[in-house]
Amino acid sequence: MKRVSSTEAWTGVADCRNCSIRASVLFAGLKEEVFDSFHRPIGQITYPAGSTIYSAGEPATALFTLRSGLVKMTQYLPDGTQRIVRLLRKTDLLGLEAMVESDYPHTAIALQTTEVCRLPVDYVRLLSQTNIQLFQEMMGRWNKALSSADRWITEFSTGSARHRVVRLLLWLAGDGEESCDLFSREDLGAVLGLTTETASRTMAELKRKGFISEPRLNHFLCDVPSLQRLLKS
Amino acid sequence: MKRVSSTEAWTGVADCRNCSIRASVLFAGLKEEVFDSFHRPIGQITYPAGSTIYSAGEPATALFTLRSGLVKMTQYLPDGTQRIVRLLRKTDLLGLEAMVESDYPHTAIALQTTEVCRLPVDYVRLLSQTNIQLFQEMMGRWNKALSSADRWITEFSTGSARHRVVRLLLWLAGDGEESCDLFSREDLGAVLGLTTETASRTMAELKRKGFISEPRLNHFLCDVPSLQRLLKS
DNA sequence: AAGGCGAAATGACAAATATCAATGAGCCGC
DNA sequence: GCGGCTCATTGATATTTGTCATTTCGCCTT
Repeated sequence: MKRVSSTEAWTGVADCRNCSIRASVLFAGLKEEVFDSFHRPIGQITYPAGSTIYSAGEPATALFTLRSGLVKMTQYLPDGTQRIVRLLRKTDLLGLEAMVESDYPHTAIALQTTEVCRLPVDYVRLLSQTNIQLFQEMMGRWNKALSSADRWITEFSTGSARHRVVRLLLWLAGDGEESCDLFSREDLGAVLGLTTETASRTMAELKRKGFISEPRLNHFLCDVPSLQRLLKS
Repeated sequence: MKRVSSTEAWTGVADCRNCSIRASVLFAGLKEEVFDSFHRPIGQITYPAGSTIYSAGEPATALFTLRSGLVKMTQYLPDGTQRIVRLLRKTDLLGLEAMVESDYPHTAIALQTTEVCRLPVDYVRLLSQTNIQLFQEMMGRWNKALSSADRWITEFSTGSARHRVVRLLLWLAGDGEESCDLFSREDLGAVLGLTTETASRTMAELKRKGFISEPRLNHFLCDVPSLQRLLKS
């Protein structure tokens, strides 16, 4: 058993047969026999908040299915500016680029305690050579990644600071949900293309006006209807 | 011969065998026999500047390979705001989403006279069922689309107005090139998340300071090294 | 050549955001 | 419990960008 870094915890070989998110993962369409026929080199790993799953420029050796938690994908400009280009959650697939490129283009860092299944890229390639449905599933994943990137552009990089923050809160809260866990103001700014101070001010203003409350640290309750109304003004 | 709209011009059935950009298109990896074995329903179409190739929400029936020209992909927010999320050029593939979704998620409009090859999605699906290398090629395309979306976020939606404009100019100019054709200030703003006026002012300022010149309308010459230096300050 | 049209450029001003600096709150180790 | 951290918040101010109105320019029509 090999430990790649001192922060992560290898939790063992994944039991895909009894996977609780089986219906949502990359292999959802495959018959059990198909991927049982190989020795499955799929490991479960738990990353504590703040730990790096992989860094930009590293050899891309694996894809990851997120079982729980929250991951930020950061991209750097030549001049050092950085921007968070995506946030990934439960059932999202991390590191798809490994299928095509030799190095990871982003840095992936866990913002909360995050559990993943690690799928070695060679293994996925092998499976995909004989299983057309896996390709279908994978194209769906590429498409999902692309539309979330587009969403990033239109929702989180367009309009006033307040609109951007509100859109992100609603995205984090998800459908019908009113609560969401948030992260540092610095990351909030990096997601929205704003400075830390502006992000902080805007959050504070929303709190003062009663649109959100913070019953415990970094955990927020959102008045969803009011926030949605804010977007229209 | 069916004409879908009054603006576009059907130029005939494509002669893929002698395609001048054959090495760069989706079918690059396929043997001629393979895709000659079907009747090839690939048409060439020329769109004049300003014409719509497809609109968001329309049934996604085809993919398009760009042979020449420039296409903007626009996305709309519920509140009516619009944002250009990508610009496509020669050899780029348009409407990949048709492989996975039933409707186009974007509106695609030609900014210059644009020649395309139209690939019916059913045909591409059919080919892809038997040709693994087509899948490889297609994953490469998804990946390319995704990294240009990421680039949109980090380069064109981050930093000051001047930095954004300069990054776009350098992107349009391409490697080593010094000249580029540009479009309206309104579209420039929609690409960069700026108002038309700010886009105009910034361009005017760059002209006054000698970083760019406009020998003929909408055609610019860029002082590439100076522009690159601007990005660092 | 004159007039009309639309896009670009510019000006004046308001609003939003960045920047720099200071303060305050929570957390940790001692 | 007491410094000594880090990070959120806030304040004061400078800069940038948006907004609205006006002018200029190029092009097209007549």
